[in-house]
Amino acid sequence: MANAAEDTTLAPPQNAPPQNAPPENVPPKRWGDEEDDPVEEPSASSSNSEEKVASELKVEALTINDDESKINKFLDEPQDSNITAVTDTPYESASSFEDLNLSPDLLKGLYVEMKFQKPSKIQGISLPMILNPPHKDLIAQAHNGSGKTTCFVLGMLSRIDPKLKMPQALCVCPTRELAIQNVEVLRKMGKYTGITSECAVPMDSKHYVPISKQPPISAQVVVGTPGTIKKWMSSRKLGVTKIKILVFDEADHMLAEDGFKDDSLRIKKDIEKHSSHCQVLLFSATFNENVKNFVSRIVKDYNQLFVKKEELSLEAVKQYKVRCPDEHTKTLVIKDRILELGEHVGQTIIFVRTRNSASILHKALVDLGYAVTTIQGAVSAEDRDKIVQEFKNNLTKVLISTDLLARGFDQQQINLVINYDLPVKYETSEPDYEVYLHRIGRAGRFGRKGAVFNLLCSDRDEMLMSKIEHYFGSKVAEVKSWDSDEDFNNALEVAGLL
DNA sequence: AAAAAAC
Repeated sequence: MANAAEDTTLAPPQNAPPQNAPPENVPPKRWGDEEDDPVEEPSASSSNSEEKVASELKVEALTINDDESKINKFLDEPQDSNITAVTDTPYESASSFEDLNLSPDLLKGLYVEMKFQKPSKIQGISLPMILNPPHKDLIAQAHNGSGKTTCFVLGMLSRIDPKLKMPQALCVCPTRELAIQNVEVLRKMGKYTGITSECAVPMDSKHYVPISKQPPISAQVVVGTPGTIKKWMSSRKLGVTKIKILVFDEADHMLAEDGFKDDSLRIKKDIEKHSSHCQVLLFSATFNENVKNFVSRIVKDYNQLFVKKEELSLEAVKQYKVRCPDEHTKTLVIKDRILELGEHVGQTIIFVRTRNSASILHKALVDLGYAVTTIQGAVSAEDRDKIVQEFKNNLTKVLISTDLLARGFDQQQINLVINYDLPVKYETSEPDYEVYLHRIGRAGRFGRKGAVFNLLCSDRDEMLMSKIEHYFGSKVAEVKSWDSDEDFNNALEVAGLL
């Protein structure tokens, strides 16, 4: 498998300045970001067109020479990101995927299917830690949209024994949508490896088959949500004896007291009871002090990558606050200012705090003649899948969501995020800083430009906003008048979207 | 209150 001992240095925080000015709007894909295909034919089911692109690109992609990738080494980092490594094992940061001793089939998937050229910063640092013996556990924090998914997907794919037709890797995610998205990335990246995968989320009613009537899972990788994974494990359909890598995506939430802590620990303990050595990977953009403290106690001998909270905000995403006289005005601002101007910009996601306000806002915008779709946890599985697919295919432009989609949702065409409500922690008056950061991270994937509009209409909102600014040390500019097209136009121009 | 939930 991977290199045993590497006689090299610990990966230092790299502060290499970009050698070129950042490109205007959409940076060319030079390093391993996730799916980057602009949707050309919204109606086409993507598989056919992808086949074509893949074969066209095959020759070029596979002949990228080493020298060229070294020349490009410092280009196009989405920001001068400071990731600090804590480890007592020497690792060398990978500057090309060739450095990682991946199988040819996996490299082909990276270049041909994913169209990656070189690892992003988090990938370069974390992958040697994940892939090389002694396969230590890892707590990895990195910016939103910096390519964390690729880290753990590649980790799972490269540690599978292809001859063993049993579950060997398990990835636990907080939502159905994230599990589906992750398994799609895994299948695309692993297309040439023959590795099999299963998505463990509740079946929609159309495909429902009782678990007792289903055969045991033979897929080598399982990606899913806690409830279904637990169900499969307890009904003995998901064997865990051969699992050697366990991933928690959005790990801070998966292990938070008010998140999925109990489910996650249960899954982890069951695996560790029955499997000899299982590597645990915890990935998220956020780990607050509380949860960092807790997670560092549940992993064993581990490596750690982290980012200071003051350096976590995405520089390419401009944040604004808009003072509105009342709740009703918020709807008008969304309709008359943001959506009118944003129409030519890309896709928009509007976050609301409750399912109920999602429905109310949905109805208000539809009544005003806007085509919007809404997703929240009370929507049926089928409809959720359909709504997400339509949005990912760019058939819908404006999506209203609860915090269901706050984390991980990867859609590169989103460049406007609207906080209809600011996120607040349950049973306290404190802002939910982590959710705020994840929400705004839905824009600005891989260094792309974006704008966030926070709609405020009370002293409480003002207080929440200023606490958020203070916490992240990031300035939130003011849009002077909610009533002024010029002000909004200007805001989008400053954000680089017009 | 949001998230998962074949209970």
